[in-house]
Amino acid sequence: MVTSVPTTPGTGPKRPTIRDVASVAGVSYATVSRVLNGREWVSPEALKAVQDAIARTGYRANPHARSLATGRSDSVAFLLTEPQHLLFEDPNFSVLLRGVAQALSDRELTLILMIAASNRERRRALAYLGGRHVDGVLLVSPHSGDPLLDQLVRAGIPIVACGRVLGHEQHISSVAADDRGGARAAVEHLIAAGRRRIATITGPQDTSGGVDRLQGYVEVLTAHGLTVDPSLVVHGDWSRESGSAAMRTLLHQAPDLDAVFAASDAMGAGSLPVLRAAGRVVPDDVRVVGFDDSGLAATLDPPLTTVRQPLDRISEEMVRLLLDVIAGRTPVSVTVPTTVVVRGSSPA
Amino acid sequence: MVTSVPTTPGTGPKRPTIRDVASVAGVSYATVSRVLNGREWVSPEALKAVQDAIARTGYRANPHARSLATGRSDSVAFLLTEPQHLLFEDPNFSVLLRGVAQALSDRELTLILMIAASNRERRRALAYLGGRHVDGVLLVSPHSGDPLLDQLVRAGIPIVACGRVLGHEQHISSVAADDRGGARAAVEHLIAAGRRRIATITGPQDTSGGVDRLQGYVEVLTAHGLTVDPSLVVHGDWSRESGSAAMRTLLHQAPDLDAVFAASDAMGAGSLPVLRAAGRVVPDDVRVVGFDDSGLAATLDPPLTTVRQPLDRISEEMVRLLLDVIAGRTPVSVTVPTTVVVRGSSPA
DNA sequence: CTGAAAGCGCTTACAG
DNA sequence: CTGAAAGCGCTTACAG
Repeated sequence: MVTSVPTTPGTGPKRPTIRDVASVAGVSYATVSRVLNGREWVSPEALKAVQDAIARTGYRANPHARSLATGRSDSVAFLLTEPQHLLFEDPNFSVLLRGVAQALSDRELTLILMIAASNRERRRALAYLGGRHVDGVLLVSPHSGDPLLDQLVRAGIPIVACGRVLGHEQHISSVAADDRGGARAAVEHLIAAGRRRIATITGPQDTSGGVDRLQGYVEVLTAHGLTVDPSLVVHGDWSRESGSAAMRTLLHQAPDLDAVFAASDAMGAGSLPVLRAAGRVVPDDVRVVGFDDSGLAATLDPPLTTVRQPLDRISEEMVRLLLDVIAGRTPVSVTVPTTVVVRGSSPA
Repeated sequence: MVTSVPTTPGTGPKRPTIRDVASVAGVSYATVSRVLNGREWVSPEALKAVQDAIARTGYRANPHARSLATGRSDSVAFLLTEPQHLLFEDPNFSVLLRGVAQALSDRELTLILMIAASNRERRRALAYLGGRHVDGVLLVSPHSGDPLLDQLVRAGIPIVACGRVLGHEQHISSVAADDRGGARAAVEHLIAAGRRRIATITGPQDTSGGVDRLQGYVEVLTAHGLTVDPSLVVHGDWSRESGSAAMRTLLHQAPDLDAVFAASDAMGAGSLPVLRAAGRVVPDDVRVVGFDDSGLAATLDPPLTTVRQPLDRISEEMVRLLLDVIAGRTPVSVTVPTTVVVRGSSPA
């Protein structure tokens, strides 16, 4: 004897609930819940009856009811605080986003995308995350001193950042490429090619990537007995446009430069047309090396020699770490290795 | 006399609930709920008392409880079914995503990003969306015949697509650029420049954009008394790589071509190096016109003349339409105008 | 204009 | 191994 239940799953206002499943299976709904959650202490017969009933009724758990009861949301926010234009011109973000989406999907977690560029969006992001819509936050390219970070930390929300969060190393777990090592390898590559007037276009100095890549540059020059000429160091903001502007400044204040280490591929891309317009041939007159290798570098003319960061590893580690933090483990920093990828802008 | 409540919002396991607010305000919790939802029939005094109590307690509504009670999730999925590589090389997707994120944020709706590229992801997407986690789905670049579409339609999930869904025009609302008109304008531009052997690299013929842009091309040639030479028509899949492959084919089967209309900027971008390698100068020997103008076109060498589709309008309309569909209104198709943007690859 | 009560659909100790 | 019961934190008619 079987209770009749709605047969068209997903259609109409009446979806089967755990009670419908229980009555079809002839067990209590507590037992259904146990089966649903893969808990112990369910007899084989009950298991089978419930599984059949689930299939017959087309039952699907109501996620909101579950979240209300458990206090978990099984979702994670991907919080992007960079100005929006970077999302488009720098494949880094897309690749990271794709990797994270995959890693979350593998764990049956939902990815909630939040872009917090405008003040309005930042306010909303804080309210949303503070309201515990999500179990944790993946933070992309955080800038130290950003008030939003303090607020999130103070609200006790589990966070993992891509790149160390300067000033919050103790509170926020992070995953980063070996920025210093990668920068060192890049500059060593230029030195090995005989270049001595090596300029650098840095990233923002309130990000660990910006700071560490500059430090790698400084270390190698120093190690080779070269002085670090301030006129060879210009700051950018990761963007292509800032790379162009920086290149113009460099050509002006250090016209004898023979190589450029750009702390991002986008900035390297921005430098190329400026060099060409100035009549400098890449790589003959000026070698250019970038950083990232997320997809842009290979499409440039000439293709850009760069430092590859393993974004797939980084996104996977970020998700793994976030689950640790949510589980209550203490913050840690993970560093993943980089490799130099040699292309036309600075051949072997 | 005021009940003591936890004072550190977001910290610790105990967050204030609607009951805490009610007791602080000295009203029933039904009244608090009314205030929260901006409903009528709340006295000014009660309103003020509740607002104060909310501020004092640091109360934030539990979204899951609300969703359970209302049946709404106040979230929308952005479902990407294209192979992943397009997400990175074609700024179209990023720009659309950004616009949608903005439009949803303005309405206090949450954006859930789902990438359904692999079979595993597609299964999970269906289960997730069928489980009514979200109120509706924004579908990007749907291909007709995709079984996932049928399943979503059959599950009765509110959907709005970017581009008409061939075969589902009656069931799925959509927003599209004026693909046919844009293509016509592009080809007219080439004709006006005196070109007569105009090739086209089409988009996939199971997408409305692919079909309509080809039709615009055909219409203009026909209108000018030109025969549509099959050797001038090659199909691509929107990607840069497919543009390169198509260009190679075209140069082989129609070496006398003097212009190319690529149905996407990415495919146009793919054609440029192939033309250069073949010794054809753009635009002198071969003019090239793309479609999209989402950011890639302007960075190419030479910068690509293209048909601009207003992605900001499109994303805004998609969200507006989806809310209509969720509210029960019948599906409609919206078309937004395009404009030709003239650049170096086919100057005025 | 306001409150008491039922209900949304689950999970989780707690007894058996 | 299983069931009855309480509870998660809201919203929404329904009476007043």
